[in-house]
Amino acid sequence: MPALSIGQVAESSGVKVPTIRYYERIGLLAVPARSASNRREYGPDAIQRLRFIRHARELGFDIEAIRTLIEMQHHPAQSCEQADEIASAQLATVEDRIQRLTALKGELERMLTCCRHERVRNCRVIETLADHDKCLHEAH
Amino acid sequence: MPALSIGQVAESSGVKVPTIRYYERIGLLAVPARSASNRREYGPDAIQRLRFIRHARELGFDIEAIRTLIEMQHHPAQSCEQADEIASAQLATVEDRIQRLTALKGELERMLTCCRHERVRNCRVIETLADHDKCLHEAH
DNA sequence: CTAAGTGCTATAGCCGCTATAGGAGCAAGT
DNA sequence: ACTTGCTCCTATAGCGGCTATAGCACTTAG
Repeated sequence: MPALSIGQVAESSGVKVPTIRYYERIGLLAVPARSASNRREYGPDAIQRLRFIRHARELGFDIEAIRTLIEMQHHPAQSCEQADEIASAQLATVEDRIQRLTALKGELERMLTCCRHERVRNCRVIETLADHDKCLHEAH
Repeated sequence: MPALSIGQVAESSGVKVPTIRYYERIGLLAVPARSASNRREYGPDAIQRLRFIRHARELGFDIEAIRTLIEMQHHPAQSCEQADEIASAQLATVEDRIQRLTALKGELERMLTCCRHERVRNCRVIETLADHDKCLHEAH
């Protein structure tokens, strides 16, 4: 079974080459073996690991959370309570962001629909930005 | 009318002191006069300007967009088309983010409800992260 | 044998702040 | 007058999570 180059691993995992090196530097990815000419040589498990990381990143988990999740993967017999906690916290964060963004969306829409598209002088967009009291939602 | 200190301006605008200095450095806020002892002295308009910036930041506009919006405020007779464009672009960005986050929310919820809260070995959270194919939504 | 491609390291930059260090000045209490 | 504590000043570094650049070594295809 031939060793995989960083380029091949990048290709199959969907993680870019410099990002892989970055993950190695911050200790998220195991330091691989090196060839005679000092190139990184990966086994196929590196691809799995990177896919795991990529998927977690796509779901918005930060590096520290991913570090913990990977650590847990190494202890399959342990309770997965902590994984649940991490995922729940992430869910709460996502829900909070959605709520905030939805409020912003409303305000942006109102700004835009109220604007009569004339002059800056009486542009509703500019007015609303200048005067927070013009917002209906006091959320922010 | 006495000049306002950076602390007073920060207080009334809701923008922190170091942030005000930062905005000055990047040319977003006009350079104020200085007292004999080299302290910044603001007029009341600085508070309005900072409130504008703060509100725009809260709505997710980036610094460059705000720079343009402020520039427009200085030309009240111009058409406000550009302000509309900036706000529309921001609305599109926000809508896109909401959509993505909603997809993530769904996946996180599925991860959590499928987990039987036992061992890491068969933890649905970990499994899902490891294998993207377990996602129903292929959005990401 | 050459040229393109891939790999390597080290370092700087991105955004929008925030924190830290090290100093000067001002206001109020003793 | 003195001290204490607050605000102010500058300059610089750090945050997260990469991404870009420079300058070199090596490999592979034609």
